[in-house]
Amino acid sequence: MADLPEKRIRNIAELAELAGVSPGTVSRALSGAGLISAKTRTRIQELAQMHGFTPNAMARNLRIQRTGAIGVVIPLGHEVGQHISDPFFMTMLGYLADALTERGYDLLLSRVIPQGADWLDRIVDSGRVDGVIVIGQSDQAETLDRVAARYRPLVVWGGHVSGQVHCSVGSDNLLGGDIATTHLIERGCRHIAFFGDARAQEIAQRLAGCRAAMQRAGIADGLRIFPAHLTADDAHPNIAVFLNESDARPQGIVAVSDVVAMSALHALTERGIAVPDQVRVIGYDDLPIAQQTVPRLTTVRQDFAGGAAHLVDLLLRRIAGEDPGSIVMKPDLVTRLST
Amino acid sequence: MADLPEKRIRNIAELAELAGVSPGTVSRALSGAGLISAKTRTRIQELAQMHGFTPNAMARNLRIQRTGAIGVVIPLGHEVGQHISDPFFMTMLGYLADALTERGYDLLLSRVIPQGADWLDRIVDSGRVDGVIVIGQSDQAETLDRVAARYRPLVVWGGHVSGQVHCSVGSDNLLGGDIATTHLIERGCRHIAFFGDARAQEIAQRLAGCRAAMQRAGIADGLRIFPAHLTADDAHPNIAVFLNESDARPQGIVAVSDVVAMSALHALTERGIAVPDQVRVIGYDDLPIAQQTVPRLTTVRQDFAGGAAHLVDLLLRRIAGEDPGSIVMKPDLVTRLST
DNA sequence: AGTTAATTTGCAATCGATTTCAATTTTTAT
DNA sequence: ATAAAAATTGAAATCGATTGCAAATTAACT
Repeated sequence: MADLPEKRIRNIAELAELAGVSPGTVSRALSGAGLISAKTRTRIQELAQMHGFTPNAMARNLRIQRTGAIGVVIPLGHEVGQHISDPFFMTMLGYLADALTERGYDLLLSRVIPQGADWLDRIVDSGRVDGVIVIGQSDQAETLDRVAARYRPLVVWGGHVSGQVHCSVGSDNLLGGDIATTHLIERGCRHIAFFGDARAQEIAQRLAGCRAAMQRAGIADGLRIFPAHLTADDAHPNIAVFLNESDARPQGIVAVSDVVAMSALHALTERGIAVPDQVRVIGYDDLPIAQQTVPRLTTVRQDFAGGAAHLVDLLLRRIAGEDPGSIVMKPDLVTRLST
Repeated sequence: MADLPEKRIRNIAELAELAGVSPGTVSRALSGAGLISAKTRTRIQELAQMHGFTPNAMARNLRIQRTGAIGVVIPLGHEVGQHISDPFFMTMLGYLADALTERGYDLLLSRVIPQGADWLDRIVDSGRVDGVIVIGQSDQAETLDRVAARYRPLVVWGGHVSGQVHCSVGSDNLLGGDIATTHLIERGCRHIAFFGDARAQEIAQRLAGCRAAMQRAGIADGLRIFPAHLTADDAHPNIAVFLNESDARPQGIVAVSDVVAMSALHALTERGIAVPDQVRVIGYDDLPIAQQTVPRLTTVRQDFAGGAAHLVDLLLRRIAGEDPGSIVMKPDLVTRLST
C-alpha cells in the first residue's frame, strides 16, 4: 500500500473521515493552539502534510471575520496619466512587504488615480482587507481625513499638519526643506530654485521649510519655484526648458526627490554647467540611486525602513483597537559631492 | 424621515428584510446579471447605495470558489539577503497592476527568498489566489517546472528554454545578448567584459548570446566575465574592484541590466575613464533611468508593457482552462550615447 | 376570458472552517 | 476502588453570499 494514487483531500471533513475523528478535531489540530491531545495533534498534522492538505483560506477568513491582508495604495494623484517609475515606491513597498509578511499579513497592492470622491472608499469597503496603508498624501488630504473619520485601520505615509484627522507616518518635511536650503545657503548660494510641484501636501511643506530658511538668511526674494513633476521622463525636458528660460540662473537647486535631482543633474551636465562648481544640487529621500549619480548626490535622507516598520506597527495597533497618534521622524542631511 | 441615523446594514439578509424581499433576490439584484425584473433591481441597488452596503467579499469568494486575486511573486533568488531596489520591478509591477485591475483582479504581492523546496508551493497552495505570476526565473527553474506540472494557473516572466515545463513570457535573451555584443563589436570593441551573474537562467542565456556573437566575430577569447550582482548598492564597489584588477581593461562592457550599467558608468567616470571614448557601455531593459545617465545609455530594450499584458492574458486563459504556450518577444537595440 | 408560456421570486442547500456547548474519556485524589 | 476533577472529543450552529429548483406571479395568445 506504499504510495498508491490516493485521492486528493479537498477539505477538513475528508481529512477527518480519513483520520477517524470529527472535523472539529482536525480544525483544532491544524490551527495550532487549542484544547487537543498532543498525539492526535501530531497524528493529524502528519496526515495533512502527507496529503499536502492546507485548510481553505477563504472559508477560514469568512468564519473568523478577517482577511489577513493589508491593502497598500499608491495614489498617482496630481501625476494623472503618468506611470510611476520612481524607485521610491519600490523601496517603500519592499520594506512594507517585509514588515507585513513578518507579521503574517499579505499585501494587496492597488495603484489608483484618485478621481471622483470615492476612490479610497471603494478600497476600504471592498471587504478584502483588514486595513489600509496609503503611500503618499498627494493632494488628497480631505479624502484621507474624511475616510479616516469613519474607518479606523488606516495609516498614511506622509507629512503631518495640525488638525489632521488621519494617522500618518513620515519625516518632518518642513525641517527637511529647511535643512536642504540651509545647506545650500551655507555653501554660498543666494539664488535658489525649488524644483517640485507644491500641490502635494508634503511638497508644500518642504517648500515652506525652504522659504523659512531663505527668510532667516534674509534672501527671501532669491527663491524661484519650478513645479517639476515627479516622474523622471517628464522632469527632464521641463527642467531643460526652465534652465533656458531662467533669466538669472540659480546657484543652487533644491529638488523635491532624488529622481528630480537626477533629472536636474542630467540637464545641467548636458549644457556643460558644472555641478557643484556653477550650480549646486541637493535631492531628497536618499534612495540607492543617489549614490550612483555623477557627481554623487547630496540629499536629505528619509528613513524608509523605520518608516515602514512604524506604518505597520501603527496599523496593527489600530486594528487591535488602540488609537495611536501620528509619527514624525527627523530627516538627516547626507553630504556627498553635488553641493 | 429624512436621514435618521439608520442602523448599518451588515449583510444581504438585512437589506432583504428592509426591502421586503428575500436574500436571494438581493443577491441577484446586486450581482449584475441574472433573472430579475428591472424595477426591483434598480430599487434594491439604490437602497444598497444609500446605505453604503457592499456584499461581503469573503462569503462571495467562498461560495463561487474564486478569490479574485492574483499572486505576484518577486523571488530574491541568488540575491539572498539583499534588498531589491531595482526600478525594473516597480516598472513591471506597475504594468501588471494596471493589467490585472483592468481585468477585475487584485494583486497580492509576495517577495520571497526562495529557500527550501516549497517556497512556491506555499504560495500556490495558500488558497488566497486564483493564479500566480512569478517575476524572474532566478536560479529556480526546477522548482518552477515542478510546480507548473501540477498547478496550471502559473506564468513566469523570463526566458524560454526548450523542454521547459512552465509557461513563460519574456524576450529572447540569447538574441538580446547577441544584439548587445554585436553592437559593441561593430563599434570596434575586441575585448569585452560581461557584467552579470550567470547563475540566473535568463542571464546565462544573455551570456550565451554574447559568446555566440564573439565567436562569430572570431574573437571568442576577448570575453571576460564579471559576476556583478543586480542591486545598485552592491554592484558599484565590486565593479570598482574589477576595473582595478583587470589587467587588460575591456573596450566594451555588456551589462546585464541598466542598473548594473549605471554602476559601471559611475565607476568608470570616477576613475576618469571616458565613456564611450575609452570604454563603451551597453545596458539591458531600457528603464526610464537609462535616459538619465551621463552619458545617456545605449541599451537593449525589453517591452515591459507588452510583456505584462501577455503575462496577464496567458494567465487568465490558463485559469479558464486553455493551455497556451510560452511567448518569446524580440528585444530591440536602443542606441544612445554610451557606445 | 381562459389557458398556456414566460418571468420573477422565494426556499433551502451549499461553499469549508471555526467554535460553543455538551458528552465522553482520562487523570487525579482519597 | 470510587468519586470528583480535568482534559479531549463530537455535534451542530455559524460566518454571508450564491444558485438550482419549485412556487407564484405576470404576460401572451387565441
